[in-house]
Amino acid sequence: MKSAAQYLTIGRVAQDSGVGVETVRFYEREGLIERPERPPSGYRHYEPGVVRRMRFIQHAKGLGFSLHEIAELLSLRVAPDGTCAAVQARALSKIRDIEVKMAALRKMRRALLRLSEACAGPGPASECPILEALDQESPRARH
Amino acid sequence: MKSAAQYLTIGRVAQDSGVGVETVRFYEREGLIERPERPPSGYRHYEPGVVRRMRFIQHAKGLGFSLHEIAELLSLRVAPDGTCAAVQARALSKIRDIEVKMAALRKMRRALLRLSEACAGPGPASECPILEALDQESPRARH
DNA sequence: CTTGACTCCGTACCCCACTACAGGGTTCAT
DNA sequence: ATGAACCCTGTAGTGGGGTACGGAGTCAAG
Repeated sequence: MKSAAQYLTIGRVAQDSGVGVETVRFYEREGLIERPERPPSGYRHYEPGVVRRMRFIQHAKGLGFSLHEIAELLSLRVAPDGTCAAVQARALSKIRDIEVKMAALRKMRRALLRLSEACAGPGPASECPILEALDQESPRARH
Repeated sequence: MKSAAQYLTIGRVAQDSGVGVETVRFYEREGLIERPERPPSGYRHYEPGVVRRMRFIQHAKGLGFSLHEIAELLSLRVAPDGTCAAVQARALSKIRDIEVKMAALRKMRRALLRLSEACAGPGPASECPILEALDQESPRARH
């Protein structure tokens, strides 16, 4: 079935998304992508949009979101009616998470910059400045 | 042994770092913290600095670094002798990693902001702006 | 010197996110 | 109509990062 077709096979989806076939099935089981049409042959017939979704998942994973969180992110879109405020609240909460992460990463980056400068300088003694980054009262923060 | 002492027991370290005792031992096995002094009793005697290190590890984990990457971060310090250029190179490489992470987070944040604005609007949540963000050629990024 | 909290080590188990079979069925170019 | 290349289901195994025993030794307050 190499010939032109409206649908994509699972192999094609996997290839275009840069993952393995098994991963596509896995994401289906986990509810991250919809279960596609299934003709009598049993083969999955995907529409092209799923590749986008797959790529989004890969990308979000790279940002440290768990599959569970990604599912949440993806479900934000499906606000049928009414729950708009709730959807917005979840989005804002994710935004807060992201901002906290970015702030911490900035600190770590600064620490590394200082370290590399110390290196360039006459730097005698060893103290490790990266511990100081991110140093604050116990990160009792949940999760 | 509630009385004042120079050293910390593993239980104390765990408590002060917000993790379980087993986790402290686990990090020791993994080389993330030094193996502490061991008097004949076999009990681990920690100096207070380890708590800081433990907290750093927790924090870095929250930023999406793997334990292996964290070990690398922790090993970066101005070397007493020589190897300065190597340390600096590694620091700069970590800085690059961090900047990539931050850029991705910025994108995600923008997408979420757009979503939340769309949500705030009068209409239905309409099309999904989240999928549009981060939509680009396959994130073949290593790691 | 007992008692309860703490520690030791080793092994086993857990969740997550895949990844790899095994043993079949389907498609399609030749 | 055959064979390579694909797909199916189901189960099992992997690696990362812990978490939970079990059975025994240690510490210090009463």
